[in-house]
Amino acid sequence: MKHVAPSTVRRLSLYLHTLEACLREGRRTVSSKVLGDAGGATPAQVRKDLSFFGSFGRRGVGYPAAELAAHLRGILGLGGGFRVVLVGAGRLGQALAHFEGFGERGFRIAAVYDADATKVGTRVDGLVVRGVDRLVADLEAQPADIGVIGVPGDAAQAVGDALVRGGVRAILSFAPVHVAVPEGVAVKRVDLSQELDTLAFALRGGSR
Amino acid sequence: MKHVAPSTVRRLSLYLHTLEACLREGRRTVSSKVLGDAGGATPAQVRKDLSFFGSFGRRGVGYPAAELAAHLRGILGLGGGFRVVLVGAGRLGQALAHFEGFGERGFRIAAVYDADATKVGTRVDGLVVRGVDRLVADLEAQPADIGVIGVPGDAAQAVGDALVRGGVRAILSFAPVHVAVPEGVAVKRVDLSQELDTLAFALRGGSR
DNA sequence: TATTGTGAAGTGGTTCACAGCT
DNA sequence: AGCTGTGAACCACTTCACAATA
Repeated sequence: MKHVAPSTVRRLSLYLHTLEACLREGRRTVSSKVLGDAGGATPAQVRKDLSFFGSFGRRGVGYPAAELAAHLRGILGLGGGFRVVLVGAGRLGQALAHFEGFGERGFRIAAVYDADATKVGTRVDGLVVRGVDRLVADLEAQPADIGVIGVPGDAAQAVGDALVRGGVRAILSFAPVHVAVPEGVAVKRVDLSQELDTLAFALRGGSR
Repeated sequence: MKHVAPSTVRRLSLYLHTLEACLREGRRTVSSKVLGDAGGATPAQVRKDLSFFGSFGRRGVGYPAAELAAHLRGILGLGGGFRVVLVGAGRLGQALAHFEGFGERGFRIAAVYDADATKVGTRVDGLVVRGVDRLVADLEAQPADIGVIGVPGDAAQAVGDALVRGGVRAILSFAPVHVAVPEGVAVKRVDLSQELDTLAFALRGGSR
């Protein structure tokens, strides 16, 4: 497979959700225009993105919704039943533990960790919180695919290192710092600080 | 001012945080290399980004940390003392209410709203939760700059409409749907679903 | 020597426009 | 007629390379 642009992958995710919404409404076929409007993409962009992976539509008609959704799930690699470990059982961690998006994708939160001894042993969404010191050993005994970092910035790199040592290949980090990882490990950073800064800039009337 | 690329704005935010970290370490001057390494940008990129707004560095030396930080805060429009209203007092809303990033930028959470009658009247981070039905009237009485949407997807557009009617000019949405707004209103969407999809794709070995 | 500031070149993603099906 | 698939044109962001300066 050739190089897929990160922006294309993000849009595929959007298309998939739009398709699911269309299916719920009983729609059988969807055009590139409908698919694009729901997420701020042009029809041409939709067609280009999809054509990268094959020809899924029928000229003059549109895309078969259920079929395309299945294709997209396959392309994105959903349904892999990935195991997730969540580090950080604070307010953010608790909100994440209850996020339904994991289950919707067949991701399973396998364990929750925290450094705070007063949190260890408590339950978060049915899971007993374990001490971070056990993280690497646990992962070596039973590997996970995805690690979620929900700890303060000053602890984030150490947690990232532990996840990598434990063999995790994808990390979702909410810490407002850069987490360095070796080649082959993917890191997605969700940084509220940065979002607020860009909003402030938008309020100044700087850009779009 | 000319067109500023969105990616540039995001990086300015990174540079600012790196500068603040350097200042805490007692550093007086910072090079484009140091500034870039902390956030995954090249030195050339840092210089290009900054040169867009002026000449802040000294050749052979680097950038004066405190001075550049002040410039960046000005460029981003921080310190404007923006008023923020938070809609959604669930787990996500509570986590957001306690997020220190608002205060660090001089943003002030002015009020918290929820549709759930059992939540109305309870306190979140010292603020009494109010009913969403009051949102527009409250905003008309006392305007806010930023609205945060922390409600389920099916309620997001209605909340967005209310925020816009109330005169809010920037919205940070955590709902997994596209929120349509009129020209002149900025929306930043933080979509966990999308991030998870891109991580799944990364695990397949699809892209970087 | 170290490092900035910046025009110019390069790269990659987006938009266009139209041929090709249904 | 309607809508997809796609090469080509376009545009924007990134990287390069080097003159300028402390």
